[in-house]
Amino acid sequence: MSQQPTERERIVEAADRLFYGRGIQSVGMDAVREEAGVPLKRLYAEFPSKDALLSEVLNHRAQLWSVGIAEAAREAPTPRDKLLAIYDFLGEWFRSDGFRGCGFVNAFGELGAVSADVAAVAHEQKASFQRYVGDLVAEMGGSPVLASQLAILAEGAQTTAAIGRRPEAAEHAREAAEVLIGAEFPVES
Amino acid sequence: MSQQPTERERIVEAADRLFYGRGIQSVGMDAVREEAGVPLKRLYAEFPSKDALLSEVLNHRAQLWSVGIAEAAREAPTPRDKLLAIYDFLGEWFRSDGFRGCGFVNAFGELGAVSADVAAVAHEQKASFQRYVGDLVAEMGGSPVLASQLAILAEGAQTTAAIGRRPEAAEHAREAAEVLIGAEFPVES
DNA sequence: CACCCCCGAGAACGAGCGTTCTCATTTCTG
DNA sequence: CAGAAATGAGAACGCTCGTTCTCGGGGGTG
Repeated sequence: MSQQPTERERIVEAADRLFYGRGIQSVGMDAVREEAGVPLKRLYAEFPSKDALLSEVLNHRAQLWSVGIAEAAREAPTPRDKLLAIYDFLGEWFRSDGFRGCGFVNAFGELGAVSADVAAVAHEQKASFQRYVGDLVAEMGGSPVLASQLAILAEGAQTTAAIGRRPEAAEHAREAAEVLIGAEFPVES
Repeated sequence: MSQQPTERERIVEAADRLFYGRGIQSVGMDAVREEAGVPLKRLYAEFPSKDALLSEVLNHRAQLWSVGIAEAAREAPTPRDKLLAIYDFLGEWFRSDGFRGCGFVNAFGELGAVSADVAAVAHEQKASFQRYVGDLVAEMGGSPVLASQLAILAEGAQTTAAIGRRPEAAEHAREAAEVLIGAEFPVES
């Protein structure tokens, strides 16, 4: 595989920056062309339509997310630590430039009702995150409801940080997660 | 005040149904005209532009939300019960027809980066909800962090219910809220 | 060197949409 | 009943945008 990104990847990353940063319908194909630095012709040679490009952009973003979460969990020894690492990861993301909430939530809100594709990709990415949390919680011996609650905290932190401009939501969510985990495993000293 | 809605209100409600249900840019003024059953001319007599209409639609939706939350809290005797009533309210909403997540989150994701107005209205409605929760928590003698956590649970439940199609998120959030409140007020029997 | 194929830049096209205009009809008013 | 003002329905306008087309030049091949 190539170390430097192929042109197709460059296009996807450029489109992702724009779609995430400004919304999807607010970004024209011409802006994508400019950001990617390719002629329109090559853009349409790689992707037959804006919808197809968007689809790949969302899949790329889903990839980024799961890699980021896995990366954050790498040094965590126990399932509990891996779970809490999610919120640390969120805290860094919330404070990064251009943070604007969850891209799937945004795409779903904008196009979920009008594009079955977008709705399906968003649904799948949330389901995948819940499986990740669910597996770790199960490994810990926790209940599915606890898993659902930890996922809800992560989701809520994202919208709170984005719209409320409160990145501390990550730390608040983390503390809440610790309390919920602690409540399910009392006196585990 | 009039019991039956004025024409202006009918327009706002029609636009709200469409904007919430399909997204904002996906809905043309002609669709609003049809849904409201008024001539285009009257529509533009009431609102100078689509932006102005959207602004009023969002304010109307903020009104609905705070009334709904207050209504749900009406019969709750204690601040704690009023807080938990939020999640019961969410549970009913999640199971209602056409539920598609928080309209402010959706509007923010679609237009927040491109319209300062939309971003401001969304920010204000989240801030207002957090004040509501914060006041009740303070009344209970709880900490601001607890308030933030309860709000995060409510936010997360909304996106989980919408995109994940899991209305049980309301009950999971409620149980989590009970645990968090219980942790801050131990042995309060 | 001549020919041909390919590619980049941007014009062009067609559709959709926000907004305004036209005009026939209706509804008040004196 | 006559005239004026307002209204409704929809056409029209101008702009944006997704997508395609044109054309001029550059590089590779016989």
